[in-house]
Amino acid sequence: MSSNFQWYIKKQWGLSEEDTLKLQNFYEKRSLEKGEVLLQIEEFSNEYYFVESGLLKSYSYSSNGKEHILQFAPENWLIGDLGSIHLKERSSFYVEAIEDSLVCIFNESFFDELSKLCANFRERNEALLHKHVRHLNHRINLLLGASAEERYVDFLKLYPNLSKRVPLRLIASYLGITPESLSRVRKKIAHKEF
Amino acid sequence: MSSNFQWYIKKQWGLSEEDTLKLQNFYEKRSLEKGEVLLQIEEFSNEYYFVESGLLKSYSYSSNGKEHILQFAPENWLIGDLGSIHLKERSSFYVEAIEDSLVCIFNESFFDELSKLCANFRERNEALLHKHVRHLNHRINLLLGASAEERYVDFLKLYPNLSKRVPLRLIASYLGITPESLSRVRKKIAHKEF
DNA sequence: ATTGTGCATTGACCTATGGTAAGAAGTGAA
DNA sequence: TTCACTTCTTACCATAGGTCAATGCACAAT
Repeated sequence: MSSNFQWYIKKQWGLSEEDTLKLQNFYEKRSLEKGEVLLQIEEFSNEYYFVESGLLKSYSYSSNGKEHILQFAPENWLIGDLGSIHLKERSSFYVEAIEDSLVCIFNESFFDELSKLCANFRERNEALLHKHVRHLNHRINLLLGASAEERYVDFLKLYPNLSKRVPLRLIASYLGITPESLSRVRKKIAHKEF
Repeated sequence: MSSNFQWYIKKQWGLSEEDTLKLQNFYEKRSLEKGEVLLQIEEFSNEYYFVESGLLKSYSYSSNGKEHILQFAPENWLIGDLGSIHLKERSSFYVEAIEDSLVCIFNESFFDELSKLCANFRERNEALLHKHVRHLNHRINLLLGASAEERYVDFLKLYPNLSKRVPLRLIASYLGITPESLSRVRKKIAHKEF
């Protein structure tokens, strides 16, 4: 039986069926209940997560105690504080399950093994990082200038289907507005779309 | 005569005096006048810049035509679209001189050479990227929840001295507010600080 | 000196979004 | 079923920040 993760490894890193199977010893699966916290902020951790099924979020709190969501991770997404792994620093955010989920957990030894099996691991890995930086820059641009409505539309593009699965207040927290405002935005948009 | 860049290379990459000199053939210096554009958006470029003296900015425009500043780069800072270099894509922002400046320009061949001279080039390079991602996440957090005043105070920490050199409207564009609002924030802060 | 240009400040007003509170609708447990 | 709980919506008012316009200031060009 083949998992999403195995499919992802093959596709993303161009591994053979055989090599993909070799990696099985370097990660473990874990099922999570809704609300379970995988990664605490300020924690020394070297784990990284692939979402087999379910939905996770990464978030932190600002000085006034409000939760800010950095990222959602539905099926087939990766999530975790890679920076803390490589920089040997404390993690800079939480990771928590929004739904009952199944995740694959792995750490540096997985990457080490992968780099042996994948000839151009470094390049691909670096490219992924650069793409992530691009995405963050895009988000910063939106936060600098776009209205709540524009940001919501952008969210819908980035995470299709998620608008139905995720509680409104979490989307609002991702957009940097209140749930009430988001509710108004949705009302306004309802006339345009569909 | 030793340049800031040579000092930076030695310190950042732990090279010997000799190796540092070898790299001289892999970058060139260029002087810029205020307002000169080093990198156009949507351009295929593989250049990266180190600021010897002066001040640069990277920026793009949002849908409503407003300029958004992604980063300032005073002396001894690096700037450029690394992502576009590695991903072979068009650049996602402009780079322009705010003051008359002197920059060191280099490209992949410089990195190639550096990776030969620096044993743990990959690790250090990756660590730099991760630090950058952390910084971007921090900025996103501020934009999600902090007031204009809080963001301005954060700006002052990140870029000490810059508040005197940079036109107010550019700082405002970095913070995502109008020059008028920033002026009011500064007025308010003036009572507290100093 | 005069004019012009760009920038910072200020004030008056406006708008998007926040804050609060209340109710409606859905969900799950006993 | 009822109760408790959460989510979403709506209404009303408050506020941070935006918009526009006027002023003043510094500096460059003539």
